[in-house]
Amino acid sequence: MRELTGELTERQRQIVDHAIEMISEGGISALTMRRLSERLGVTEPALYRHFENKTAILAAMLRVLEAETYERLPLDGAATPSALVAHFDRLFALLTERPALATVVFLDEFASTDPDLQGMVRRLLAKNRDRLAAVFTSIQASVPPGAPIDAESLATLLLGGVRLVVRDWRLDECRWDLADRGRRLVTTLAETLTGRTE
Amino acid sequence: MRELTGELTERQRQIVDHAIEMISEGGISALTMRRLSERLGVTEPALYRHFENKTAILAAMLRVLEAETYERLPLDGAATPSALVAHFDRLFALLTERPALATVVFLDEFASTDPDLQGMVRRLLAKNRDRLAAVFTSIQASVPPGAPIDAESLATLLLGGVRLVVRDWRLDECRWDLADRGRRLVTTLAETLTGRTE
Amino acid sequence: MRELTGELTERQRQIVDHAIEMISEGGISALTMRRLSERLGVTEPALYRHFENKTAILAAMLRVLEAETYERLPLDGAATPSALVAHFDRLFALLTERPALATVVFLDEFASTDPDLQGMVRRLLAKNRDRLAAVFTSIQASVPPGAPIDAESLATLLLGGVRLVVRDWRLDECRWDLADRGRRLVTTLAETLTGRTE
Amino acid sequence: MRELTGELTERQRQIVDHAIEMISEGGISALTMRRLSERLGVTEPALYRHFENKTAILAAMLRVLEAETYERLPLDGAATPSALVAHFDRLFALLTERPALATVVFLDEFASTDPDLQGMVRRLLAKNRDRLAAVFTSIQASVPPGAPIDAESLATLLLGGVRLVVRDWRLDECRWDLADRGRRLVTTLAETLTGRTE
DNA sequence: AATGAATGAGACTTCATTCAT
DNA sequence: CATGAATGAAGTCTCATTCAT
Repeated sequence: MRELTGELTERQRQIVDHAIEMISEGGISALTMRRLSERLGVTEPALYRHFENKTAILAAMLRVLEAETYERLPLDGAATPSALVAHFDRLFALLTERPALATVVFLDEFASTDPDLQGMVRRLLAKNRDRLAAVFTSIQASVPPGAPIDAESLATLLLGGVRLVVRDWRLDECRWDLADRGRRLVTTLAETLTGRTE
Repeated sequence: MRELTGELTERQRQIVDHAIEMISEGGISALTMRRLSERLGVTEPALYRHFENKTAILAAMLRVLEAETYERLPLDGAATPSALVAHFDRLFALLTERPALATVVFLDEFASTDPDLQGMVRRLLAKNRDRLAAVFTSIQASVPPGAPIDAESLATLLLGGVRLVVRDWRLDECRWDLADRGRRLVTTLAETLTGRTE
Repeated sequence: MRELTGELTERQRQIVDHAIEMISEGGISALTMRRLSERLGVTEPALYRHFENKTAILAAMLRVLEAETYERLPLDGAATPSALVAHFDRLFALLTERPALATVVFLDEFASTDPDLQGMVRRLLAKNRDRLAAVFTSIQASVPPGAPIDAESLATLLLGGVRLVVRDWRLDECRWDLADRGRRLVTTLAETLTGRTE
Repeated sequence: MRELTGELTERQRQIVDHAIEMISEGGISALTMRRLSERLGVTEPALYRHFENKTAILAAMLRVLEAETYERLPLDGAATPSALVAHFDRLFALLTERPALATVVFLDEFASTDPDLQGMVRRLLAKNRDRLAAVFTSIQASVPPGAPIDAESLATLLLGGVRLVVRDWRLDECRWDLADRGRRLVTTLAETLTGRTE
């Protein structure tokens, strides 16, 4: 149970991966220790060899999702509208390729169950929004005049919009093109922004 | 059990109200038949005299929430940016006054359990977004020139943003002023829109 | 609740009739006070106006079934093989016409639930078998020589065979001709008997 | 839960044995998961470690009863009246020795609850009757003249008669000699048959 | 590293019945 | 004569977790 150090053993990683998939398929209520163990081809007590309890699995999952998604999708240099669009293009491409990762967009929805996780999730979500807000701030900084627009609100709008689009896409069982619909959303915000600040 | 006609008996209404509150306090998993009955001061079987099963309670709840919220907050005449802002001002005021209604903003989060409810929720959510999209369309129609902006995307951004703000407010136990933060969000979108189309 | 005198009120008779039908459709487990009341278009407590409890309904049912069936099908004069065949022809015709009455053939199967009914059912079944045994005795009496055959066993064989045939017919949802298959059964016994005693 | 392979674990076998006994004592309604678990000295959930659900227990029970009874009582060589009598002698002896097995004679009575079991039971009952009918056919084949008698009807009569006798014996709490009364029944049929075909 | 067996708590639901009105 | 509201007991089943091996 080397999990405490931040690194996961191979087996732990398998467990977390299956957990992500199960949640992505049937929501948080689909993740039970029984079904998880069945999926791994072991019995339930075996899971407790690798994680202290179910909460620990979810916590590890949060870390993995954050790393997977946000390290692969650094937001750092996206200081122009087009860079922003490109960034979300990469996100939608990633989700299309591996839909289970969409869970990362809805982390908050399953935090309510376990109070221990609530803090983790909230911090994570706040971090994401702040990062995005910082991008909006720097976008505006590079554009000369005009009254400054609330960067936090912009970030909230974009993040919220993305969530809704991804949710619909999943409710429709990923049958339509997320990349297309997603890009329309992001450019819509980017354009209104550009129009305003131009 | 006159619930079928669309009208609820007094007792049914009590049950639904308590259910809304319980969900708003602890999420969908906090709503169990046992706890609900305890809250009402009766035993579990008593609930089954008023509703066929738990799903029927949730279904009635959906209808009540929709009626309560959207009949009190008609979106019809909001064909100008300022009318739109005023509309959401009323929403935030309503939620501040009766936080349990915030559940209405997150209906989708608890639909996953029961397939029968999924359809209901999805139709409801789609309806809301379409209504809002129609408003954006007519706002733009009344403003002469400029390339048309995707009304659906605007609706998604706004709805998504509102969800995120309300969620944060609830996670922070309603300690800050929702009306203020919410208005900032809505005006941010309205302004960028105005700037663009001006 | 005049039921004690042996006579049923009109309402009591309605209740009993519906009970018979429900049992005939779904077995004893299909007869619940709730469903029975729904079928009658009243609420459950209303049933308790007419019968003391569920057992009383079943007891009344036993009496009705016995009267209905065995008064309509007197076994008295069936002292010849052909009269016996004719008697069972009438039984099969009756069941074909009103399948719900088939319950009478399986009275014992639901007696196990309520100890109060066990005695009733057993006496009733014994009576039927004894009547039939008497018939066999008189048939043999009218036929001159040969070692006497155990009339009780003959009655048991015939009654048991009839039960099995009727049961199969009902399991097959009354899709085939009970009268035909039933007559084959009865004549088979009658013939072997005739052959023996001839 | 190796039950799928047809073999039962030791614990599964214990569960099934207790289930048989409980049904034999109080009918199908006496078999509840709670009482079954109490009988085994464990809690209810423990049962679900060994069988998927209650139906699975009943299904296993059917298989065990069939194997127990019919493998110990092969009907194959009973092609003469006396062999037939001997066969049923062995059945009655078996039931006397282990009355709980009498349940096997009434399998159909508890199948009504679960549709999944209905098929199993019907097939099983049909098989038994067909086997017995085949015996009657071969008995008659070995006896020269006379119009052929309907073997299926004979099988039905015998099976039905046996059921009735065993039922009475159990209702009388096994107080009288089943072997004696049973043999009288079987020989009665065998004799009439012999008489006829002689 | 994993299993077999079990558990306490609790989920939803149904049953026959009662009581005040 | 009937209803509306409720109840205690019981039903099947699932959950996360533990313990000895």
